[in-house]
Amino acid sequence: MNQRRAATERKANERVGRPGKNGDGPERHESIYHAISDAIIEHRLKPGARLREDALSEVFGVSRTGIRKILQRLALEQLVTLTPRRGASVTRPTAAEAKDVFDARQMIECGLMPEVARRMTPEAAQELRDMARREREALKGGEQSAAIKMSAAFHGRLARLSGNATLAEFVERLCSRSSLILAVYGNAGHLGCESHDHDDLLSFLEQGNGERAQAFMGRHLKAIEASLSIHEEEEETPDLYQIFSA
Amino acid sequence: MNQRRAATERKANERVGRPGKNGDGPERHESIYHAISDAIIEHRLKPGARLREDALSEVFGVSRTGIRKILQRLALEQLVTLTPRRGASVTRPTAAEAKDVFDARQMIECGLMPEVARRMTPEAAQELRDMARREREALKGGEQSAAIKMSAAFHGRLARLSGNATLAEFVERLCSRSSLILAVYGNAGHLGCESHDHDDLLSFLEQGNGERAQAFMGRHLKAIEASLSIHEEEEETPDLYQIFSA
DNA sequence: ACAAGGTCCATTGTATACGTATTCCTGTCG
DNA sequence: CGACAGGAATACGTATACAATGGACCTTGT
Repeated sequence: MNQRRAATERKANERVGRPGKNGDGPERHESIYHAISDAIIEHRLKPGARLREDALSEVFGVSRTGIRKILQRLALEQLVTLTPRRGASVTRPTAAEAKDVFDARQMIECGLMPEVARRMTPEAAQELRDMARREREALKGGEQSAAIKMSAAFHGRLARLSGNATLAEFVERLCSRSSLILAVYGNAGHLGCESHDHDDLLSFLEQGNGERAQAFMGRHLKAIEASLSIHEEEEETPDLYQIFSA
Repeated sequence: MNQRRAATERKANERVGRPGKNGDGPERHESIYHAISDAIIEHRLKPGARLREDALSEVFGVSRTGIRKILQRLALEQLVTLTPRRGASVTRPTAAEAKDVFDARQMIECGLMPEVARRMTPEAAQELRDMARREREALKGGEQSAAIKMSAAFHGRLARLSGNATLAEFVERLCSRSSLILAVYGNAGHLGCESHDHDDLLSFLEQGNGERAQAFMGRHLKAIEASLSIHEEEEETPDLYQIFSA
């Protein structure tokens, strides 16, 4: 209950987002969308967190109409769950969904590797190396949020290189959902991708070795999935236990 | 211009959809969504057709607010295109998009076959046989609309059998987009799936022969793609030519 | 003291109204 | 006779207001 009280009292006139920068144009919605989705992907908004329309409209300085549009978009990407008369909340993926997502990534990302290896260019490789480096640095600096986002961006960028926009878009959505899954089932210790996995993968791709890249991506994803502790949480009173143990 | 005039004058008080049946509840939106998406998939609404919010709100008897929500949902599924200040229109897939969609289907639907063969049950097989039969009957009866919808439903149902809801949903969306692609690039003569392909595929799956099913699905999709006449249409005045030739 | 019921409030769902941009038509000028 | 410009109408984008439903808190009875 303290959470709700705190959220209510913080009715602040301080609007986030770039106050004077973004014109009131339609780009505003884009920026708000990214602000919310980034917050979810970076675990600043945890699964189960409620997203009240009034609060969001006050925070971002736009009317509920615009917020609703953004919320529906996020819902179709399955980052938030829209319960009929209860409002929006950050999606809490089930164990079955987690398995589905990783199976899908296994099939698609691995299947994409040969084509990516074929289309890899020095410029793209350089960009990916930069992303991998920034991810490592974030991880080393203890910034889990940034590391998770960079990892998802890396996988998404890689998929885009295949030239298939449809599949790339799907991979990006799967990566976003993976971030949510990590938030729920991930162990705090070692999260997500191993430090040098992405660099190793890049080496194979730069060599044009699609086969090895495909196999390596398969192991990479399996490793991530194996690092999760998938246990279906009980439905009845798990919150009470958590509260008392905390 | 005749089209526009006709559409304008038909301002009719006759509301479509079930007038007294569907309660004004939230189910109404579901039925409207399906009415529009079915119309698109069945080619009753052709690519490029404009979907004015006012007209739709009058036709279905709900306010523009609800229509906008539905339109945005259709836009995220890429069945309609939302141009910033121009409104909504049925998406006209480009040649590149068509290739992407069929490449994606190739990868995913083929990859799903082994698991589908493993999970195939007599009941599911029976249901799929019924769907294939109804598709054949529709095709024989000259009802292209129904045949196209049934074909998409068949592929979607098949994907659902894999047990992976995420991939199944994606396949369903790809099938919807395929219907659009057929509308633009398909030859009127022989459209979509060959008559007995689906039955043959079912036989392999009932035998639990995932390998052959996978190979057959690959050929099946390749055959559909090959039957298309992919030619990038000119941008300037193709509509005029079509109007004058018609 | 605990449980059950009722009442009140908070939050979402929907509609309507207003503002703005774009497009089509018409009139005039070259 | 054609082309450009201006105006009017049309259609989208946004905000605000109202209605309905579900939850939470309080009260009361056992």
